[in-house]
Amino acid sequence: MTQPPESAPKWRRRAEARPEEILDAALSEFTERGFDAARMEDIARRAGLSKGGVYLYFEGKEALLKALIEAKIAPIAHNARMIAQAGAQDPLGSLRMLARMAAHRFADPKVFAVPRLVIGLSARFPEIAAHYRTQVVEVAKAALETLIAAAVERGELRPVEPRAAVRAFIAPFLFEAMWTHVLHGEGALAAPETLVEQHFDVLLRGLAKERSQ
Amino acid sequence: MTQPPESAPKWRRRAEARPEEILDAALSEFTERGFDAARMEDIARRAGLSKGGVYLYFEGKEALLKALIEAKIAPIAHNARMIAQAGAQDPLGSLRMLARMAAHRFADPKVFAVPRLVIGLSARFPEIAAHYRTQVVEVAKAALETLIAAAVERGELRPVEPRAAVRAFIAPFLFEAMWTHVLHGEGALAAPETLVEQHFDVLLRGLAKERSQ
DNA sequence: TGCAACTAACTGACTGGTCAGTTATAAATG
DNA sequence: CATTTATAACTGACCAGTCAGTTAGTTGCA
Repeated sequence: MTQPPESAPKWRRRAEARPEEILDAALSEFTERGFDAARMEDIARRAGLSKGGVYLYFEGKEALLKALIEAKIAPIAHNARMIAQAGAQDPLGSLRMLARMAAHRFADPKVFAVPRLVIGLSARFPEIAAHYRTQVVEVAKAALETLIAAAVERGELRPVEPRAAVRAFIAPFLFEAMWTHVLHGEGALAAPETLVEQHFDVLLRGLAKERSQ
Repeated sequence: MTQPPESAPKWRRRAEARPEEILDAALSEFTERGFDAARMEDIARRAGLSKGGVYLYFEGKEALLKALIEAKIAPIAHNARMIAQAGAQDPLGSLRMLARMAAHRFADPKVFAVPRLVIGLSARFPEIAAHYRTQVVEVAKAALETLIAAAVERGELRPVEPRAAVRAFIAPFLFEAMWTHVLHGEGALAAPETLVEQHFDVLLRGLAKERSQ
């Protein structure tokens, strides 16, 4: 009977903004529900369009996840690479900066959700795992290996196997993230910065040249 | 036309053996497919009975996972606690032994599959995550903290925050397992034992009293 | 500048299939 | 023959992906 007073359009064409919005919505739903339990309908509604609309921009659910890695996480790794390149003159300082960044990023549930999804899905979708590895992990790993090699070169660290050193460097951040986001462990003993400093303290002593500090 | 020559029974009562067999089958299916994609029908057939039969022993899919933690993983953590209790006289030696055990266990895909499932499902089933935490993580954590505290007490380590030390201790094993099982990283640089020794080398220097070793 | 013709963006009902869990029934067991 | 253990057929709900049709916005033309 009563018509809409002002001709309020049912929807608007927003072709440029859509992909980003859909990815944001997908990340939220995946974070809250996990990949399988997330419904395309909910992702669509959250992004402000209908289910069919999502398929105009993405092939399907799996493609959504792949795009998510590309758009939300890969840039972080690339950023780390930039810092490593710029910091060749002060490798230990750069490592400390990267450590702070890593702690900060991993603390964000939306960021940590992605590796978490990959961990759960790698058996079923090896392609996703491979994508994550090449686009994110290998990039970050290379950046760290560069810095560690530079530190060894300059005599600031004893000659360690870079791979082992990289593992020792990042593992605690992964672990802390698991503890917080997965197990909801009782409040981290210390603020994130303190964690970084504690970790660095142990690590540098372990890797330092004899009696260096 | 032809009847079974020997009256071969269609099935046998095997009430005692069933639960274990079902859990084995469930673990295999969960490992290969993940929790959601694993089908109850497949788990049942793999265990050698029909789908309905599984429901005589377990409430449902989620209960299967919970029982899996109890039966397959919790004993490992309890074993670690025993070792820690027995090794109070030689804390660093016990830690080294536990490190070897941890590396060995995490290398087994069937074992690592469980934390992996928990990681993926903790958002949807907080109860499962809590269960894993109390039955597995807290137990192992307490064991390690005991040993580290003992080592500090005896002056074999400098006075470190036990929590930070525990994190530094286990994190690399978790990381290595991710690298291997999730990302299929190119062959670990070294054999597992070498990994343990490398890790220990860095860690002990980092935690040692000044100029101890 | 007003309107017709057109296109890209979008909707929502529908389909085909899947699968967790239930139940009626039957076989083994003691 | 009563009870336990098991099966197989069934149900009901759910959901990814499709598609015929609709609408917002655009362009060409008078």
